[in-house]
Amino acid sequence: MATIRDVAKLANVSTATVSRVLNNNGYVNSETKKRVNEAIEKLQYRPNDVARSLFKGSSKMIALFVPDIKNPFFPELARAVEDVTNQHNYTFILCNTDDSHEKEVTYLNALTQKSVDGFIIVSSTITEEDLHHITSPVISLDRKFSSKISSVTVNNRKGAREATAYLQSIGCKKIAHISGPQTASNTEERLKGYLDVVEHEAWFNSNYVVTGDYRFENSYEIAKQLLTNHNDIDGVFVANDLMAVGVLKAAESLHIKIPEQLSVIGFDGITIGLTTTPSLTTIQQPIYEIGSRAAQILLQLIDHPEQKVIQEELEVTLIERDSTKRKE
Amino acid sequence: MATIRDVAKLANVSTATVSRVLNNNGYVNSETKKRVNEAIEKLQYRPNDVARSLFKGSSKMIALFVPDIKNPFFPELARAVEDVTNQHNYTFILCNTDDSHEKEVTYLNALTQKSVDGFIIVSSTITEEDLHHITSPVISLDRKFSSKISSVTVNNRKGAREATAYLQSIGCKKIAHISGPQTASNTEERLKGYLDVVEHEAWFNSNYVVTGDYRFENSYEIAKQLLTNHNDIDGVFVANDLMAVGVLKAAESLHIKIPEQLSVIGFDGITIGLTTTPSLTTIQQPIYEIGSRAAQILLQLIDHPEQKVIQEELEVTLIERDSTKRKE
DNA sequence: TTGAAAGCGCTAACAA
DNA sequence: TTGTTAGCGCTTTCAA
Repeated sequence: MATIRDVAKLANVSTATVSRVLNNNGYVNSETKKRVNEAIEKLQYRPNDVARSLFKGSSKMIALFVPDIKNPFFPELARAVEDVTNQHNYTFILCNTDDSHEKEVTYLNALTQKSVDGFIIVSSTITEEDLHHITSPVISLDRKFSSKISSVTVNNRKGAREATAYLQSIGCKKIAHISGPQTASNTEERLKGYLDVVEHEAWFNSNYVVTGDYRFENSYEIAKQLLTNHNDIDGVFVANDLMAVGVLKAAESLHIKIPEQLSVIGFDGITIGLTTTPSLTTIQQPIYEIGSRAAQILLQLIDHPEQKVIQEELEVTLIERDSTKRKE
Repeated sequence: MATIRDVAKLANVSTATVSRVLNNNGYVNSETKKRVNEAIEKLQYRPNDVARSLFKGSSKMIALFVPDIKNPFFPELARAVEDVTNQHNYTFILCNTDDSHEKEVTYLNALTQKSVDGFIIVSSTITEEDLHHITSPVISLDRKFSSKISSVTVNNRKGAREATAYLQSIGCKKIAHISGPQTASNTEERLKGYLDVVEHEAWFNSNYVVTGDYRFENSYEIAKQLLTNHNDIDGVFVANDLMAVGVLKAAESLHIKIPEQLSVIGFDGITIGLTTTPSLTTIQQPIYEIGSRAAQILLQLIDHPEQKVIQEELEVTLIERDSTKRKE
């Protein structure tokens, strides 16, 4: 690999001059500039980013922490972040944390040592404390850690309320809820939204709420149990689409007809909801937009560290499909 | 951030000594070592990886190129690569190439400037030529660029043959094929495998083969057309699961019963095949293993650049589910 | 308009 | 067993 010195030598200038034309800053005679560019061309010279990073103390890299990229919610998010990141000549680092606090902290430290310029974090376990010694900007998704950390969120509670109210509006009388794992950030809000709507119904009791883990397999099992124990349930609001698909399959195995006997609504709006039979009614999050807004805000924070906290909340949308049906 | 000099000063030694205890190499008195470690502790010192990289000419980072992480085949692959990568204290960079040669080349160059230590590439457009000036090791997935580049693949042709023969074995008489896009590396092999089995059948003609783009939406459309035009088709081998799901939905919309009237088999073995109704029979690739083997081999190549090309081929497995059924 | 030189933080010869 | 020093490749002050 040619270095800046090779270029300087060939063009008969100092490295400072080469650096100036490279970065387009400072005065440089158009004649010499031409010579330098020719030398660059001839040597196929590409500046060494590591050396630049060392000098600047910044690496032009940003990292995204997600629990597990295999969960189909996250690829779209990751894609959005990478697209924006890329457009601004940053490099994109993906970290799967498995919701493990230890992994998160390890990554945070390892990447700080690499002068990573910023972090986009989907996490339920990270605290303000953990970020205290981190000097680069951080933005959280899905949840506000604190009023001091920037974030992009959706109104989970409102969405959950909408989902539950929708089930009521189409005539469901006994509505159950399969919630996310207690460790997950948004679980609580979605549960609250559900409770907002049904808590004071005469029929309601806590047996209508069961806790899942946001995955398909487990949801299939617990839904079978729930539906077997309570055959009066005619509507389920499920805290995410993946689990909602589990409910669909559970009902199928119990020969419960959807939507005739049971209406199911999910949350997220991931593609899988289009591929099931019946297709899945859901509360759609603007996933790509969440990711790209987060990335944009992060980059802005990197450029203007003096800027204060930015918190944005995006809207969710009810998408009616075939897993719910208005009763006659 | 404290530097090695701060530590040296506090421990009353030279930076060389600090470096020695940091890297556990060279002789250092256990007394001084203790002093140094105390200073490190007290200052919360963490070595600057960028400076290390500059010196070493290696960044302890590896990159994975995939067409699009939103395609559910790739998250599992990415996960595998990250897991292995991580275990060996490397950092994982994810690049979505959209099958664009330009993007690939841009990434290759940008990351080389960052001293990335190796590349794992899923691509149909990269050539040996493109890699000529890349000094770090490269391993390709899905396809062998050339006998000079290491690779981890599966036997696509054999798998396709198995899929098609399986349809025959359960009694299908007219078997169609929905192939991948011509640009994709493995399309051709899967098509060949299909042809190996049916090409010489009396009924066979090229109308039984249509070209998809590996995505769900498009497959849904072309399958509707195919099934409408040829109502004698009683089996379809689809080049990947995502498109196979499209076929399932297309059949549903045409009121064609699966598996009674039509058997469908996919390729890949991604999770979505478990969530459809009916669930999807498929040729399963060992996706995680492909990713982790690739990462392991790459790391080995990084450590031993003198090593020659390593090419591995893994086995695929037929998974019978509900979208195919033995005719009585 | 250009160059000399210091320095980003680290490692590894070489010397002591 | 430890320290001195050069240097990885770049940018930027400062001086000319």
